[in-house]
Amino acid sequence: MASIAKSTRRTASREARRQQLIDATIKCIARKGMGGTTLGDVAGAAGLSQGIVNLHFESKENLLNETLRYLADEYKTQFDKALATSGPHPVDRLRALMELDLRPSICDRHKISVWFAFWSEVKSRPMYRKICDASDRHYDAVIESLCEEIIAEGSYLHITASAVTIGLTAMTNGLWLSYLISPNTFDRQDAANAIKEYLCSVFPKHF
Amino acid sequence: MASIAKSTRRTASREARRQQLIDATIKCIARKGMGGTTLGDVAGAAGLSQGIVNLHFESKENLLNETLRYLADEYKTQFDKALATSGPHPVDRLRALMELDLRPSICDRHKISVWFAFWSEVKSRPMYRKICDASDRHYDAVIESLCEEIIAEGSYLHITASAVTIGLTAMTNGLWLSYLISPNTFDRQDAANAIKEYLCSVFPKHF
DNA sequence: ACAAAAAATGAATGAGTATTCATTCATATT
DNA sequence: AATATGAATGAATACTCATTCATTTTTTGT
Repeated sequence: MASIAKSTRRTASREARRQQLIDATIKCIARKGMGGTTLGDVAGAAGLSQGIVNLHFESKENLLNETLRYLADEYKTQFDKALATSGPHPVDRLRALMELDLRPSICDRHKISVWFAFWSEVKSRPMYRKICDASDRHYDAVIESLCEEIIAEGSYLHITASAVTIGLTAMTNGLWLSYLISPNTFDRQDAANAIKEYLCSVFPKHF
Repeated sequence: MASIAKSTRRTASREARRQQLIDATIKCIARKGMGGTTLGDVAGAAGLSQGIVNLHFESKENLLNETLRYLADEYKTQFDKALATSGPHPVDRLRALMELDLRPSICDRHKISVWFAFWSEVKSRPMYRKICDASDRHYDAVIESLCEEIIAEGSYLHITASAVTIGLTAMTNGLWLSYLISPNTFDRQDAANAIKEYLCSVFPKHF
């Protein structure tokens, strides 16, 4: 994208244009909502002409699918990187994943509003679920196995890895929602603290 | 559908129609998404004619606002009732509120998808936030004050009422989301258990 | 029973939108 | 320089949808 902006080229490679249009789509959905976003808006936001989206994506439906796929890939990349750069202990890894979800580059109101726009239509557009499904299962499996290790190491009773996984995942998604709905009262530090107190209470020997 | 009082037929009739159309709107948004819902769909789902929505609501925007207001009122009624019928102790009251959010009549996938449809557009339609704002603040205040009482009674350390409130609220909303996105893997009992283990860990002397 | 008022209808309107495509234009190749 | 390639344009098309309103149906008051 940056390379396009710099260049004086009036034509770009197919992949570069597709990415430029996906970026524009995200911007438009964040600004005007999913229903309010027209292909004209997207083309305009990309600084290109009316018919450009159909040229590169064939249909609006396809553009939206590819946009969600992009968001999902982007998150997956960050998820893998967070794990790769964290310490080796399950506690480090879990902490890194929790930190990830509140990092400004991920927990950004524009992007969150786009995620929720897609999620809100999951019921009427099953393709959206298909696009996220595999990676969502993966995230759950990773978190659950980290919790299992921590539970074993701490010999925790009254706690199950699956319940903590469900709870933690729900909590981070719910914190995103509260940021989306109440940006003025939401505070990143408070959110981090809510997660920390949860982990402290559930795994007192570790957090 | 609803019985109409004879003496005030005109206004009562108007109210009944408006409610019928709001019900139809909820059905349509759940089935086709917010963007895919047309006034023709709504009228059809209500078994009425094309122009009926504009007759009773003047505009689509107005219909959507009123639909959200109805959902918010409905939830508030249930919230107040849950508190009113619960035991007097803060633990009973908190338990009742958590149970409320997973009760099938509230935690219903159709209704949840409508909530998320509105939430996803909060950023582009500030009116949606305005409609929910006051009651949301109220729920938070109630939960926080219950947590404060429990914390005081149990002399809990390392725990703050505000963090638990943020965490609990986020968790219940996040559980709704997981039901919306993954209805097949979501299990109401597992969700209840995630909340229970959270409360057990945070308030071990009480739950 | 009758006239006036209210409610409801559904065809017509017009604004808006996704999609198409003939044409223009930038760049690479010869 | 001449030509070929395919990216990009933007006007035209076909269609959808919110909104309006003349007309019909139902209800109300006398």
